[in-house]
Amino acid sequence: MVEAKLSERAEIILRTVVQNYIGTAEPVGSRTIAKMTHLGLSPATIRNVMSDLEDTGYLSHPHTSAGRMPTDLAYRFYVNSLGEIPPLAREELEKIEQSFPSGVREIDDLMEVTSRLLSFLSQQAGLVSLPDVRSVVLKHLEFIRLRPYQAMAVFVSESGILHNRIIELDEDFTQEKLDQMTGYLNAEFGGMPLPRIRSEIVKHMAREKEQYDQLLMNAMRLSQKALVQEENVESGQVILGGTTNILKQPEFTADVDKMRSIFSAFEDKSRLLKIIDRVLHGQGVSILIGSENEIQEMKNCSLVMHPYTCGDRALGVLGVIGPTRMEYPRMMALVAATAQTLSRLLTER
Amino acid sequence: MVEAKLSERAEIILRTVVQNYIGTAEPVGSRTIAKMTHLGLSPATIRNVMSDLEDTGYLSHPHTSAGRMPTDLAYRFYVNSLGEIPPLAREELEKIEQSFPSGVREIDDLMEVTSRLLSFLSQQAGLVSLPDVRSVVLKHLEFIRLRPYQAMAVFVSESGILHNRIIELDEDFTQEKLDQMTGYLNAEFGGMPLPRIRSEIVKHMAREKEQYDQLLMNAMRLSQKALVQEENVESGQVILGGTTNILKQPEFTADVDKMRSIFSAFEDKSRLLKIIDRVLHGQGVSILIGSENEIQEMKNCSLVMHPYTCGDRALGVLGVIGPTRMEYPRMMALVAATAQTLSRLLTER
DNA sequence: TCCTGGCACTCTGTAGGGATGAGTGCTAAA
DNA sequence: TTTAGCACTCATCCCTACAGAGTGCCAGGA
Repeated sequence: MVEAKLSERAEIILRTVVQNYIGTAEPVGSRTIAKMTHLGLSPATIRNVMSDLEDTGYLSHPHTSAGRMPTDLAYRFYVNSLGEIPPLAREELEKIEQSFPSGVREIDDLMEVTSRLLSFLSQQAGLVSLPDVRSVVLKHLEFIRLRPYQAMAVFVSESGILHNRIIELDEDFTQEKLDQMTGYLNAEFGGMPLPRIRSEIVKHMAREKEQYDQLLMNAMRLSQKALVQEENVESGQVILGGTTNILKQPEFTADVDKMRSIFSAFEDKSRLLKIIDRVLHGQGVSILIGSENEIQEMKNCSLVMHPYTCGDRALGVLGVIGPTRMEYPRMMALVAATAQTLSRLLTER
Repeated sequence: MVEAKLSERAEIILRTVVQNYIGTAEPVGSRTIAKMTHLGLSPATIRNVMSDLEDTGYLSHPHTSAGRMPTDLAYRFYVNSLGEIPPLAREELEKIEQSFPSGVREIDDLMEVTSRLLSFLSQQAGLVSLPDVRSVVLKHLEFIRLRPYQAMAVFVSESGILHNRIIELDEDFTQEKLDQMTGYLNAEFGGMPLPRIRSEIVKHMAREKEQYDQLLMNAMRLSQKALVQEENVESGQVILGGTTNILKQPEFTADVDKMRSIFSAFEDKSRLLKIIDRVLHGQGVSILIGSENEIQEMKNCSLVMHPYTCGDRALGVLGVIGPTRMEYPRMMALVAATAQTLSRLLTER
């Protein structure tokens, strides 16, 4: 696997092999390449070049007399050598715009819509990670008494996302009492990011303990329940949509075992989350091709991902998962456009 | 296909074939049956009986020299002839008890948990239909102002289920104003089922129009937005969990086409809902075997379903979907136990 | 009349062999 | 350096042969 600079001719041929394989899912022969490239070369010459490409690790050979197929390295070369990505068709852009509901929405719904949108347009599996609660900035908090010793905490984040959580009360507060507390809490914590609030609460509680202001103490306890995240609960939050699209891919219908292993990888969200986390603070589209992701069961898959933001804060990641043999330019455009639209939506409001 | 009363011997043999096939997924031969039943009959005799059973439509023959496999009719006979269903193992019952969160919960979460529970314990696809909003009885309603011209309506139903919906306001009400309205609305409509509220609203609005009480008029408009269902939105509400369990069934891994057709059936929730609707007001476990359900793509599947209730009101249906070759007694016990636990939970609070 | 042993028959699944076709690898000549 | 040509390699398809599983049927026995 000698790492060598490819000649221009080799690059053209490699690109052609990749494009062809992406289209057909069949190994590509030298004759096909000779016909498709306009280099005016005979199949025999192409064969020599392809043989070199195989030596350098860009192509592989299922068996002697089959055509060549791209390796992960070849896809990587192909993706890196892509120049301008052609934009999506107008209808698709419109579809993206229209899919998002306007106004404040619950985060689950929004992410659900996004993953459905991605899987629909890509015809592959769509992937969305929920915003890390640590990155949420509190805008407004409210408690509603549901029944004795139980209330719902509703809070809206700066990005206009609605979160709600049901909390058990130590004491049976009236709605009035709850309103008093929210008044105080909003004044105190509005505009702060959640992790900061967390530490502020600790500080306040220590102080209040001395002064012993019962109301404030209670307010602190409540807000802790409402806003402070138990690490394990919302940390595994990835939404996958359209996983059945995987069933349509010829490479997987032919090989049920591959398919099953992919689905089993889908079931372990925490591993997916690890991959996503690394993309979160990246710029633009991130692509993981084949075994570039460390999930063994997904070594036949590529991920195309893009962070989405509120202002400058990266909230989460969205993307698609499909076979390594996917239409990268299209997927990149799609994922980027969706991330942009979602980010704009979250930023504007 | 002569419909005839089966002899006791034929029944025993038929049951044995069904049980065997459920266990192995392989056609069952006469020798196997001879060994398994303690009738003291030779394979040849068994063969004669099996041949009769084939004539009467209970067994089928993939080809001359294969064993017999049960038809849908045979499964139906088997299910009907089941006597006492053995209860679930203690750990499984405990698992069911523990899976449900206590206290008020959002309906989506509750149903999600239920479908996951069902699919986990059955190792098949779990199915839960959301309560028809028409059957919900209002206990408490609240509005929270989120930002200008936008509020969240939160209402708790008698079964302790939390619903919330974001509504756009025609006028920019203050929170105070909203509270006034909720006070009135709760007094007026608390304890009524939603369809009744719907018609009451219409009545009130007509009356208010004459008296022209602005506050009440506004309250009516708001509650209409909050409580009255747009037919199409929440009507397709079925949650499927663990559909990938289908991948594990040998009959489907062997036949990718069957598998794909089942998954495509899963994608069209409205057809599932039709089936479910018919079960909603039934008593106890309902079973649809193979083509007893009208979804062509699911003719290799059986559904075991059970309505769940709040008091006497049937709210929705839960169940499992698996291959016709499923362990009916176990699934029946599982589905019944889950429905009971959920119903109790919804009734008690 | 019912049961059973025996045997022929049928069908599947697997293995082997030959033909076909796609595609490569190599070589010698341009 | 390129290319034409040819030998070679596999995969695939089709056919045949064969073993194994299981039935269908018949004739004899209880």
